[in-house]
Amino acid sequence: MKYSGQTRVHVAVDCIIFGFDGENFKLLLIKRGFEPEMHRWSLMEGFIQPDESLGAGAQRVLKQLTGLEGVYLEQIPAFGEPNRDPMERTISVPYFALVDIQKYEAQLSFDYQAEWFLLSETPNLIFDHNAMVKMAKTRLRYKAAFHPILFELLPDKFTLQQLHTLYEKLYENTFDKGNFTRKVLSTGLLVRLKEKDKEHSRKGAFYFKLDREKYHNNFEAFLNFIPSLDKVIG
Amino acid sequence: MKYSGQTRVHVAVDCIIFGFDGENFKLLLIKRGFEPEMHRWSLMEGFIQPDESLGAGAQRVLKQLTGLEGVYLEQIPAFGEPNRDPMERTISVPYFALVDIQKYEAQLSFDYQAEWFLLSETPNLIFDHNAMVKMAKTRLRYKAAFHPILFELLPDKFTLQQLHTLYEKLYENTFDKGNFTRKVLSTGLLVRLKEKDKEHSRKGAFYFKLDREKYHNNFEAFLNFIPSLDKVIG
DNA sequence: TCAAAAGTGTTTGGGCTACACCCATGG
DNA sequence: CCATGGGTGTAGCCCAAACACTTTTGA
Repeated sequence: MKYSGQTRVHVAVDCIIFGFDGENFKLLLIKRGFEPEMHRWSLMEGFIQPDESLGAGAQRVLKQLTGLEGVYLEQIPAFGEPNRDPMERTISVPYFALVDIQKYEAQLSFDYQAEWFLLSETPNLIFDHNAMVKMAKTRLRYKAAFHPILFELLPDKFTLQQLHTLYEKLYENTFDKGNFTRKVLSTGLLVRLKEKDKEHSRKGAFYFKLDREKYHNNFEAFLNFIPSLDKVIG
Repeated sequence: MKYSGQTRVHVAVDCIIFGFDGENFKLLLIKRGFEPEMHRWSLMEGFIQPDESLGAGAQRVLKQLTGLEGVYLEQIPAFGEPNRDPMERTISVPYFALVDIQKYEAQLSFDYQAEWFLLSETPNLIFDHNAMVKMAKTRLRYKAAFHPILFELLPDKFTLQQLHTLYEKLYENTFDKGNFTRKVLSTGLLVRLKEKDKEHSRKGAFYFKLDREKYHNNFEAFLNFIPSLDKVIG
């Protein structure tokens, strides 16, 4: 027996892929390779396969484009307006991804004509992808205000200065350097390395890496790197 | 032209319907009326119709059961394991609903053999509905810690005592009465009525109602009725 | 007049902000 | 020896938690 008479629809996953180049937030987009809207800028997406969960689909699609596995992915609310895809009804479950932009560049796939755009200079996208990007950004801001997920955007070793810039860019705000440093270090999530970055200053700034164990244990914990939340989010 | 060769699947919306009877959290469940798993306890659900958005589907399904419109609904992450529904592949987009239990009782529909269960005594549900309930509860706790959504569960006029109990039950914790009152009133979201509830005390407690305008303007604002968040959520 | 709940006041301490200051080093 | 960014110290303020206290009224 089946659910006879009930309509079936396509289900897709879309990836909103964020990166940080040390200076600015970026978004990885592709040139759509099939109709409708062929050759226009689009999020990387794919249809859910018969024996695949949503999360697995998102991982697959992301890997297809970037070659990366084990990337941070988080589902955001589904988009299901009846005519969002003019070809055929398709419900999309979007995921935002946080990738270390350097790792990606190492294994770039040319198949999709992918390009990193400054988040602030995102081109006009197909369907409702603009709205998806906007929602993903809102969610990222929200989540990152409470949880330490932004480390996913940085290389394995990084300076406090990089982390500081990352937060300032995301929230389009300035945060006191001293207070920021103290808050971050007080979490105990970071381990100071012996090596210093000497490129950006005479004195040199220590590199840090994540204490992976503490990081995973505190993933759901509430941190507070951001002052005056209500002014900064929304 | 169509997306030929791509599989189509059923998409359903599920409603996790929360209520509060003044003393405890409750969950509205139905006896499933069709195969598979007929006659077992289930969330209220329905398949998405051809010209219906996800949100509209959730509203429709909720109205079908309760007769209520304009209820607070919030989408939570979709469930898409390939075999979550043994009959045919179905991806479910769950919504949690906050209803004033009194309004509902006025227009109960007997068609679904619906019953309110204590949240703490939820029976075993079909498919992955147990997981949905769990996720909805987690989300509700999270959201309510920052945003003033719990008023949706109360009648139009209510006492601070009721509100206080509501928060204590949701977080399975006690909160200092004085501090709680001060925090709530300091938001300016409540208007004190002249009438008092004389049933629960000799002195009588003032009824309050929402200042609807301020409420809607502050819906996304960050409040903080809950002390020591990290101990209480998670 | 007493019990019981409503509602108000007051002290205290921790933590956050703002800002000043020292440190290290290459030129 | 100075400019530059890295990093630390600290005073003050605000706010929340804890808890004591007053108010009201039915029995």
